[in-house]
Amino acid sequence: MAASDGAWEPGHGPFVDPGLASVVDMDQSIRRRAHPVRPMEHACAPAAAAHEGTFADEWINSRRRGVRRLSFAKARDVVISGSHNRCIYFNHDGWLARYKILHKGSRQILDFVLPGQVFGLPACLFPRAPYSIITITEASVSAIPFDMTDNVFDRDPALAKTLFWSTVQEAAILGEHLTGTGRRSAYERVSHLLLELFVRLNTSHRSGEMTLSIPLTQELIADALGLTAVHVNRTLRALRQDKLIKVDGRSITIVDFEALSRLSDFEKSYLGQAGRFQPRATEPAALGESAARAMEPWGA
Amino acid sequence: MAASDGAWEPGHGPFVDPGLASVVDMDQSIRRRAHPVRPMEHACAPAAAAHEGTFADEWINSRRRGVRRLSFAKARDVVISGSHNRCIYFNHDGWLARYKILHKGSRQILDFVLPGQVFGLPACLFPRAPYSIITITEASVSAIPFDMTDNVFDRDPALAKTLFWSTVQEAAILGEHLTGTGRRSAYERVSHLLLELFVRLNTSHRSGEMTLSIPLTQELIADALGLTAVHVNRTLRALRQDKLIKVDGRSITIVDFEALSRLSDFEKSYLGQAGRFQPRATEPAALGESAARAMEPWGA
DNA sequence: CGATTGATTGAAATAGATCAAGATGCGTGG
DNA sequence: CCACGCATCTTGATCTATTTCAATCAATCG
Repeated sequence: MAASDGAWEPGHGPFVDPGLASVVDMDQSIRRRAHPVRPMEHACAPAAAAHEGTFADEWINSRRRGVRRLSFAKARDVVISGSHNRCIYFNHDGWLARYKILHKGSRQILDFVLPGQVFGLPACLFPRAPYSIITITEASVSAIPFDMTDNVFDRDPALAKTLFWSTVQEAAILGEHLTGTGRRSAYERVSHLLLELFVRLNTSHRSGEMTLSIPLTQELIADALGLTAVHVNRTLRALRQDKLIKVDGRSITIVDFEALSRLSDFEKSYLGQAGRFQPRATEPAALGESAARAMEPWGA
Repeated sequence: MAASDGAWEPGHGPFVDPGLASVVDMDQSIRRRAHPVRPMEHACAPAAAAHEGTFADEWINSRRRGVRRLSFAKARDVVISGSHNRCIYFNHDGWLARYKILHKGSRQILDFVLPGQVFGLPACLFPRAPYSIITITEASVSAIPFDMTDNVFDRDPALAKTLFWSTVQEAAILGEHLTGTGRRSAYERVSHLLLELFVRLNTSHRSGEMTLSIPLTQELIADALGLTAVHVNRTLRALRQDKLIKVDGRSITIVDFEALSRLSDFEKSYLGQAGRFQPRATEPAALGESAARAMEPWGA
């Protein structure tokens, strides 16, 4: 499948929503370590992602409604804080981060966008996107035209429900991250993040196999937790020495899930599986089982 | 208008959603300074609140759909973390706080619920509410029965849009608070909070009248900002000495809005006014102007 | 009036930041 | 294939913003 099958021809530099009228807020696009801007790599869509057969079938892999498939290189801004978009995005296979930059240059990562997640909605709903979204790895995404004035709720209830649900999830996660930065120690924060990622990645729970492979640098972890990369480093060392985790390159093994959960007040229920949204007898397969499943990311 | 016009008779102690089946998580209900539990005060609804004539007309002041009006005393839990609810709430006139408690006993306030806001949705959508909600002042609220399996989206599109919108708003605010606790100094955080509350309260902008009257103790401010009450005190003093604010009891005057905005990276656009949701020619008054307006809290 | 809540200030302790310097590893161009 | 540049990780030595502990004072309330 060729990348960029839409009318829009990507150039280079930060991606700007096609048809975007408002001016990009340059003050907001300061990067601390700006990557050289090279022509966008049109990487082909990788092997089937975990979510195939769910949301993708219904909305993403079709050309209906002007959905376009795009590929982004690493460290590319897909949404820029302060701008306005006319598309929401579905992330097929990459990792992205929602983030803000303050005037001092410090960055706060609000959340990571994992494969199978929708993102970019606020950039459509607000006149100015409240945060930027950057790719952490290469990512292929689908851009879905979205116009709230267009009666999406009536025209496309399945999409509306998905967006609603993903926003509820996002709020829950942000709340948890907020209590982390507000009230947890560095040790607790790092523990909590690892557990969260472990659960969200749904890493096959077979036996004690608690290893996750994550594309995050210590700096990214630090920016997500409101810490310094140096301190994240020391904290990881402490966790290693305390025999709670093992680290091998970019892959981390959770040695003592129980202890980590306890010390960091980790309670996975905030990560979805909201038992109220399951397709039931009372709600026949009007929207197709696959779309319904997409409303419960990270499985039940 | 009599308080509690529904079938449910409130008793005392933390409010529990009628029909609630799941067990209340007692570990989560630890209060640091528990208020004595007295019989609930049925304060009559106070003078017309700011939002009258908007959302209230459509949904709240009617008995349709089993909406019940309830009054809560100060420092009462309306939603308890870990429990499950079957109602969402509309806050008529009080202040509330969404919060979490960690095992060490520290509390993080995620956000304040101001008059005119909806709250309690996640407690309906998730099997276990991700956070508690407590009244800061006396508050009269409307409880709106809510069941997601009930096709709310089709049956009640106006309510669905309102909930969707309020969730989007909440996420934006949480994101801003997260970057506060993560990357802003105490000085910046306090400044930012004051500006946010000022804008959200929509305190009549007439001339330089930038005074807001807020029912928050320094401890509440501290818990919202991830700080200590002691340090909030010192920070307020610094802001006073720097001639940025004036404090007189519980009322605070913003002396230099500009300076405060700059130093704290305050950019009010995250507080809504999403120009995409306005009723337009393309979207006739199908849902009534008043309900449409309720989707844009804090005005345009 | 006594009791409790909230504000205020001081002094000491500390978690985490900042600054600095290597070490390691990797991709790219020569 | 090597050498260079750059990103990332690592560790040490300070430094400091904020916490913690403690005490006092004012205001409110039953």
